[in-house]
Amino acid sequence: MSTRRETVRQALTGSTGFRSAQDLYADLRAEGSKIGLTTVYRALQALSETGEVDVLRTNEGEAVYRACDTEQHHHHLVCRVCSTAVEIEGPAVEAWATEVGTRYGFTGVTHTVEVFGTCASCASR
Amino acid sequence: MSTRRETVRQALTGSTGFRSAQDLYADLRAEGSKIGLTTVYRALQALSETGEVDVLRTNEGEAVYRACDTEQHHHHLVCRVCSTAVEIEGPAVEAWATEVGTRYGFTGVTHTVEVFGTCASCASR
DNA sequence: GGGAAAATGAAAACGATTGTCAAAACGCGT
DNA sequence: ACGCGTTTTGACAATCGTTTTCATTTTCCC
Repeated sequence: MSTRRETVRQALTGSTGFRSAQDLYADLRAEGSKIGLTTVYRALQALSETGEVDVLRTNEGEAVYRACDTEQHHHHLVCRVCSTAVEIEGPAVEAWATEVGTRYGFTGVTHTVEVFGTCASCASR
Repeated sequence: MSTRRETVRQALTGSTGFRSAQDLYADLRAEGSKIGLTTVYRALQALSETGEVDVLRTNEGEAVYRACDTEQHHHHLVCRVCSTAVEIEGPAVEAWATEVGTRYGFTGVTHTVEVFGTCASCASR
């Protein structure tokens, strides 16, 4: 829709890992854009609602976003140094989650999985 | 050590699911305690550092705590209505996480897994 | 071009959490 | 019980990410 939302999407797509709203705002301002922080937040919220970007929370409670290759259900392997993320799948995990949920009588079972580590290039430094 | 910390621990242990710092503060004040909010935060921070309680973030970014039966690595099956939590294990998930991590050259691989659903008693209402 | 509707951004509001600092509680040797 | 140094506590202010407000600007459609 809007130009601004597209700007934010591209800023995200051009980045390697998860970025916070504040990060993206700083990036865009640094490259000369006159975008406002509010608009960045709104764009990210809209993009996450349509499933175009993934959201997760850091341990500090900050929301971080990433434009994903696929809109299908998947998880991330994230480098805890440079925050580069690899999209991964885990059929075994999917099955396990629903199985353990129903075993305890839970319905509408969903799950979140995040895998963290230090990527090869960061480890070699 | 301190009496206050013990008070907070017991408040947590006496609860069924995950509670936020603010929840616990409200609970304690409601039952007549003169504890301060700052102290509740400090107690929870100390308890989480020793591994006596588990911490996770809600999608809204609020930190929630739970006194767990075991201090070993485990995950939770949480009711999204009443937030009651069941401690679960998933050897398959543990193996999968480290396997996928090392496959991509990541070291020091850790992971977070949370399973959500609606528990039987909440679903029947 | 004109006007309603949507988008924008600066600033204020908000809510969770943390920092500050003086008062209160505690430990402990006497 | 009595100081006295140390730790803990809690009211309050400060911080930080995020959301809301609202007036202005832009977009869209006729």
